[in-house]
Parts: sequence; structure tokens; C-alpha cells
Amino acid sequence: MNTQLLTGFQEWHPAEFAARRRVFETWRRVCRAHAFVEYDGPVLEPAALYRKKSGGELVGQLFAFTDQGGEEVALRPEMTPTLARMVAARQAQMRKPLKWFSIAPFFRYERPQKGRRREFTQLNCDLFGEAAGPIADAEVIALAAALPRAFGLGAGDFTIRISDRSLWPAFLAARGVDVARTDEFLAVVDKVERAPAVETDAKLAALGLDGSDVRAFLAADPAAALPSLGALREELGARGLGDVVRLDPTIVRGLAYYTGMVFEIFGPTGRAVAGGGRYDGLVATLTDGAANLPAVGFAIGDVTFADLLRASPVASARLAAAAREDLAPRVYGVIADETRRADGVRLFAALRAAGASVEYPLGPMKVGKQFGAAEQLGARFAVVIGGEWPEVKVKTLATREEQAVQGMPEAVLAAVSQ
RNA sequence: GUGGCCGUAGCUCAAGAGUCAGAGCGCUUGGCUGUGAACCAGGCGAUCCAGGUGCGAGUCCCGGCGGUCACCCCA
Repeated sequence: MNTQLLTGFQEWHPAEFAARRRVFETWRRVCRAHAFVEYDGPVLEPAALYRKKSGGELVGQLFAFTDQGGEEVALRPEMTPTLARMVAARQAQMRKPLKWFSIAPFFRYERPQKGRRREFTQLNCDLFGEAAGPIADAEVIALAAALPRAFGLGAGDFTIRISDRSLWPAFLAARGVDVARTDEFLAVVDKVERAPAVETDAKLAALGLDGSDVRAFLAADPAAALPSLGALREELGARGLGDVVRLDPTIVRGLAYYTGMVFEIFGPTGRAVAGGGRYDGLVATLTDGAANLPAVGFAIGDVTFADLLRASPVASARLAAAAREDLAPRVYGVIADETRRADGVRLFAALRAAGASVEYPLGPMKVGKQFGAAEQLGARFAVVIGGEWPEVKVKTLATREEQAVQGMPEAVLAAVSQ
């Protein structure tokens, strides 16, 4: 019987968990700063919720099973259908725009690789009820940009590339390409930076297009072809994001439901970390017309975001330091005299009740070992309980400075609060 | 779904087909009965699983499982 960790799943030991929690808390803080509010939904949903939108490969990647009641259920592979249902149910009563976010686990049965596991956590941010326009779109992109920035990343560490779903259909229509072949064409554009030029040209020729014509369009300012992109660029510039955003028509996003602006965040290696865009028709589709709300949003995954942070030595060092601090107790109680243990434990309990993180040995231990333990755990202070009781020593471990303090909770708390 | 590379201790690695599979880090006990480092001595701990070839397999072959990377795809 196999009892090993399942493929694509991960365990989070305390040191790793501390860093991960730090990331999520920062995401949460940034979202709140942008006045987004948090929600969540069920991890398990009717499988039909996901079959509705798309079939084929995506359904094959569902973690799905029949439950004891005969219900076909699936672990959620994405948030959007759940979110659309939630929003549709109460949108009539809610003030628009809705700005919602969630940090939640998702499951997809895929082959794991860099930046991809079978269980992963995503931050989903969506804005509902504001028609397409540069301000709402910029608001969402600004939030996306603020996330890496909150970890000290800036221009050079990441870029946000922006395009619009309507850019290419106009281009194709002007050249007499069959509308039905739009997706085929977009797949070529999506790979234009990675694929060899001859390959690209051959595929374009099959569509009746000239490679140099397409390249010229890519090189030109997209705002000339689509003024709304120029307006969006100005909005983003006004938010101080001019150095991290760039208009780029090669951003097409594979998803059919995007209706306007689309964007992706890229790390320094050219890997997409997150993506999103405007999807004005999706709520109506998913709710069978029960609600019809314009929407713009994005999702960012924990795995890819961690890779992005790792690419920056400064950011990853800072995160590691913060995680270490989260892990360490503030105070290590050194019990130098076992006959005073009861007094010490009472004092430590009072410190804990006041919110201080306090560790102490659970049995007799040599004083030297206790200081070693305090050091190793990363405690900031040692409080030494010994024969001088009710006087105790409070030692700042980093500087090795020691002061005598009365062993009252208030006095000790004051000494360890600096 | 397809393919490359890789599975030895908790981690990083060593061991030409040949004795009893080693080291560093780690954890632990003591040296050290009221002050942390370093040091010293001891202890803990491994060949992913199952077949095959060989006198002999960690090493070669086959299958499985697992990891990783890329392709495909990416809600």
C-alpha cells in the first residue's frame, strides 16, 4: 500500500510554512490596502459546474469522484465559477463595484513541473460591476503590480505586459482572414517570441498572412491601433507604474472568455507568473443569464510567485529573515534553579497571557544547554529564574547585555518589550 | 498525454562489479552542577520497490514507483 506523499502535493514544515504564511499575509494586506474584501467558497463542488464552461482536456484534469450519495463532485480547479455563482446570488443587493479577493487552494490533475503542482494556492482578485474602461482596468493592474512590489521587487524584477482581445480581430478582418481561424492565429502570436521565425512565418503563410506584416504590427505602438490601450497606459503612468508596465500585442491569453484588456506578469526569466483581464460575458454564461455583470480580474499562484521571489536574492533573503522571526519565541525562560521552576512557570504563563511568545525547558537542563537552546531557537531574550528569586535576570541574547528585574509580570514584560 | 535526466542517512555528497557502504552538516549524550561559541569523545541514521544477469550488484539490464526539467496544456 502506498502511503507516500501524492505526486504534485506538498507538505509544509514549520520553516517553509512560515515563509508561505508571510507571503499570504502580505497578499492579504496589499489587497486590503486596495479596498478589496476577502471571500471564500467550498473546496468541493458539483463536477457539472466545471463541465459547463469547457470540456475536453480541462475536464480530464479535474480531481473528480462520485460521493457516497451518488453525486458527481470535483475538487475546485479554479475559483471563477464559484465566484460567479456567489456574486450572482447577491449582486442585486450589493453596491457596485464589487472588489473581492480570495486566497484559496485549488486542485488540478496535471504533470508537475516548474511552477506547477497538483495542489496550489491562488490569489484571485476581481472587480465586478464597472464597465470596460481604463480606470477600472488600471485599478486591477495596479493591485497586481503592488503584490511583487510589497516584497521589494521593482522594474527589472518583473514586468506587466498588457494587450487587448480586440486588437487582433481588427487586424485579421482588415486582411480578409476567416474569423473562424482567429484562435489558430492567436496561438501563433502567443509563441512568436519562443518559436523560430521560419516556423512562425510558415504558419502565418498558411493563414494567408505575411510574417513581416505581422512583425511590423507587433513593433508599432498598440495604442495607435487601439486608443483605449493608450488611455490605460496613461492611467497606469499616473499610478507610478510606468516603469513596470508595457503594451505588448503578443499577450493573448488562451482563454476564450476574455473580452477586452488582457495582461500577464512576467518574471526576469520571461516566465508568466500571473495573468488576467476583462471578462464581461462570463458571469452571464456561468449563471445562465441570472446575472450579467462586467468583470475584470486576475489570479496569481503561490508556486510561481515563490519562483519570482527566489529570482531576487534581496527579496528572498528578506522573506527568509521574516520567516525566521515568525518562528522564534521572543523569550526563552532559563530555569537555573529547579526549586524555582513553579515560580518561573507562573511568570511565563503570565507573559504568554499578555501575548508574548515564551519557551522554556520541560525538564531539568543544564544552564549552558538552556542558553544554547535559546540561541538556536532564535529567542530575543532570556529570562533567568534562579536563586535570586523574586529577582530575575533579563538578558538580550544578541548583545549579551543583562539586567536584573523584579520577577513580576509587568516588570518583565516591559523589559522584553523593547 | 510525450520525452530527457535523476533516485545512497533528515540535508549535501562519496563508494572502479569485489571485505563490514563512508564523510560533512544535522540530531543526541557526555566532557561542562548559574551563561550561549569553539573544541573533544561517544551515540542515532541510508542503498525507493520487485525481478534478471553475474561467483559477487549501490554500481549492469527490465518493470514499477518517486523526483526533476522540457513539450502539450494551462480554468
